[in-house]
Order: sequence, then structure tokens, then C-alpha cells
Amino acid sequence: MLTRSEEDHLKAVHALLQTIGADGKAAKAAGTKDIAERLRTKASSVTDMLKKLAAKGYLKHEPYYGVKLTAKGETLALQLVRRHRLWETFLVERLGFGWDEVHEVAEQMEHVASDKLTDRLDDYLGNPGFDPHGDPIPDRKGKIRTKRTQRLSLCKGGEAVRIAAVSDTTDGLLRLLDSKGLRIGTQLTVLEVHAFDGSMDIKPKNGAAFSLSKDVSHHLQVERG
Amino acid sequence: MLTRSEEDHLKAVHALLQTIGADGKAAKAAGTKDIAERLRTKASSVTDMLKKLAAKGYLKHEPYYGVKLTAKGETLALQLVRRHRLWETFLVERLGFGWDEVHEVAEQMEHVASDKLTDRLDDYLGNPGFDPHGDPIPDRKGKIRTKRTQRLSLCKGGEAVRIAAVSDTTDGLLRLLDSKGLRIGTQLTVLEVHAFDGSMDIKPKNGAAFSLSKDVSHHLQVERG
DNA sequence: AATAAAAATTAGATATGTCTAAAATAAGTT
DNA sequence: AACTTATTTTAGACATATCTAATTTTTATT
Ligand SMILES: [Mn+2]
Ligand SMILES: [Mn+2]
Ligand SMILES: [Mn+2]
Ligand SMILES: [Mn+2]
Repeated sequence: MLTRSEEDHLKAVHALLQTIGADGKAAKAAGTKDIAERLRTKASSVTDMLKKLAAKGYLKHEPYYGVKLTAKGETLALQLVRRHRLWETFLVERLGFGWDEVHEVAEQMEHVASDKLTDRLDDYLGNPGFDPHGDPIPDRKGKIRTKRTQRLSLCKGGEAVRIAAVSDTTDGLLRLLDSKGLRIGTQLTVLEVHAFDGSMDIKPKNGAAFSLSKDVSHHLQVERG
Repeated sequence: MLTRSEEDHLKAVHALLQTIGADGKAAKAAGTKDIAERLRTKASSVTDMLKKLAAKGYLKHEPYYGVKLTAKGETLALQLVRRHRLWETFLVERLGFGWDEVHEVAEQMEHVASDKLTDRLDDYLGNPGFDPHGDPIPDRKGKIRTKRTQRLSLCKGGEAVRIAAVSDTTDGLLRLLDSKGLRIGTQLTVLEVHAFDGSMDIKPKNGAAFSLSKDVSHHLQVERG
């Protein structure tokens, strides 16, 4: 059994390896500093943890280069993601939480280790494919339903898209979207992108046009349609 | 914020202070050895923890005598009991767990700290007064609905009683009760108590008579009727 | 290529939680 | 009352998780 901290480190590695970098493709290995930032801890602490997780066979550590997950590590990371997103779904769908209020609580609940619990919860919720932020929920075998999405910030004037997913860690962003009436599934058209600051004028299907900063459009994943 | 271990120690103290001893009344203070046994740890480790909890103001420690909870400690202990029993109720009522399968999972879930979560869960479950083992669930103010109960082992031949609560920590007992068709609410009559081994012949209202060892009758709380 | 900056690791410190063994105190028994 | 046993505490050890400061290695820039 891993400790809560070990699990959080493993999950951070997994998340960073998923993330698409500035060059448009996912990183080959996750770096110590990025992991530390994500967990709000220090690089030296992360190094220690990576060595421990490597010794336990969850990841491969190439000093000064980075880490990648082993098959064993990948499996466990997906299980943690599964638990996290199922609990977020439970909190929103059943307990009436706002989508900006669930991440921190799920960050705790994901560490309750019981396969029976996870699978029963999944069934109870009707085996949802996506969590309240639009992120896919791995099934009990770790399989993920993928969507073809891209950042809204990469879209050009005239494109018609639908919001597919939003970063769940920044509750400020979620509240901003609430206030503008934007949510998962909202359809919109990009009117114009301003080169000066990267801001973007958009028009939601049912509503008036307004503009979004690049900070915001960068964190919105959209799909065609 | 307390750690999981600190919370478990506090809860153990609370539970021991509730427990009725051989003399028929609750203890004035909880002893180090009993706490250690309950948490499957060692007396010396418990002493350390008690000193820490005392320093933080959750309990009063009289060396070589024992500990009692402060008002602050009592409040927190009741909150932990509340969370534990609400989650047990959720697991049985909503996820279809057996009453013998929930204790260990709830032992983890009780440490998820979020008042909003606890109170929403309480509402979602319909503000239940008792958990699947018949134990009372403190409300958000810490108030407990009490039943007048006593151990079945103290009953005499001829008494008609109803099962009100069962120790939730021993899953073997719960499975034994399942196999005999005994559950919370089952009405039964005590036919005879055998002085030799303390075993007891009982007859459930809807079923044939059989006998129970003192080990079992000792762990059943019953009420009149 | 040499130098500067960034990232990662190591060394050493502190805090926590647990243990065993030894000493202190309390409770029980002849 | 003296002795024995049980309980509790203390002392000292070890493993974990974190940090700061110093060192090493890699990457970027002149
Ligand atoms: Mn989340
Ligand atoms: Mn977490
Ligand atoms: Mn329980
Ligand atoms: Mn617990």
C-alpha cells in the first residue's frame, strides 16, 4: 500500500505526462520541478519520493532527465484518476456541490482504497464517462473514452465549437465561467482573435457575444461542432 | 487539523469512555493499554499521542491514571463518530454493502474533513438517526438520540426484547448473526440462561428456537419489547 | 567554446509516528 | 506489610516526509 503522498506524486507524474506542451505534443518524461510545483512542495522532496516510487516499481527514474511510469504505475495512476473523478461526479450529481467546490474534497476521497467501493460507486452513478469538468473517467479496467479536443486558444475566427472540458484545479476559472454562462456542452462561435493580447471574441449559441482573455481560452478544451 | 492517527486516538478515547464496564457503569477515564489494544498499537506509542493531544487541548491527561476528553475533544470525537456512521449508512443503504463489510471502509472515509460534505451527506440520506449496526448518529450539533438498551447477556429467562444494536467492529459476529437470521429490530424471547457457560436459549418471533453463546449475547444490545 | 542560468540531486536538519527495553508507579495477593 | 503482577511512562532507536543550502548536471546565451 502506498501512502497518500506517494499516491499524489504518482498522480502528478501521470498528469504531467498527459499534458500537451507548447510544442503540441506530450512530454516523454516528467520533470522534478513541475511535479514539485503541482504538489506545492520542493524539488528535493520530489526527488526523494521519485526514488522511493522507482524502488517500488511504479516508475523509472533517469537522474537529471525525468521519470516515466511503468505499466504498474500507469495502472495505479489510472485507478486514482478514476476514484477522483467518480467522487467529483458524486459530489455534483448527488450532493449538489458546485463544480468549483469538489476538487479539494475529491483530492482526499481518492485515497480511500477499496475496489469494491469504487466499482459500486461507479454503478451507482450509472457508469459515467466524464466528470463534471468534462474529463474522462477510466472504467474498472483503466480504459478511457477519448474525445478529440483542442485548446480554445488555438481556434481561429469563424470556427464553431463546443466546450468539452475545463481544468478542475482552478476554482477561480470555474466561477468565472459560471458567471459568463459557459459550461460543459456550451456551443459557441469564435468571432475574432486579437493578435495583440491573444484575447478572443466569442458568441455562445444562446446569448450575446463577449470576449475572453487568452488565460481563459488556454484552459478550455473544445471539440468541433 | 489533526492527523488520521490523532483522530483515531481521540475516537478510541471517546469510545472507551462510553463503554459500560463489568461494574455496570462507564469509566471515569480511559486507560493507555485499552486504547493501545483498540488501535492495535503499543502502550508507549499511545502515551506519546495522549501527550500531544493533551497539549493541543483535546483531552486532559493525568499520568498513570488516564485521560478524559475536554469539551473541544468531545465535540471533535462526536464529529468523527458522525462521519463514520453516516458513511456506513451510505455504503449499506445506497451502495448495497453488507453490514459486515462497511466498518473498515468507513474507518478511512471518516477522516475526509469537510463540514459541507458531512452535512450534505446527512441530508442526502434523510438525516438517519441510527447506522446499520443500530448505533446512534450524532446530528450536526453533536446531539445523539439515545435508546435505553442493555446487553442481551444480562437478560433473564422469560424476557421479551428487540435487538437494538450490535458491535460493528467484529465482522465475524455480524456474519454469524446473518446466518441465524438475527438483525436490528428482530424481536425475540429469552427461554433459558444456562449457568454453566452463560449460553442462552432464545426464540425469535418468526422462527424456531436456538441457542447463543455468551460471547454473542454479550455483544448484542437489546431494548424492551 | 566559454559562461550564465536553470534544473536536479545530495547532504544535513527537523518533525512525526512508531517500536523495544528499562524504569516508575499502581493494583492485587498472600 | 511485603511481595508480585499489571499498567504506565521514559529513554533511545528507526523509518517517513519534509525542508534549506550546497553541489552537480543540463540547457541556454553570449
Ligand atoms: Mn479534480
Ligand atoms: Mn490526493
Ligand atoms: Mn463502524
Ligand atoms: Mn479511522
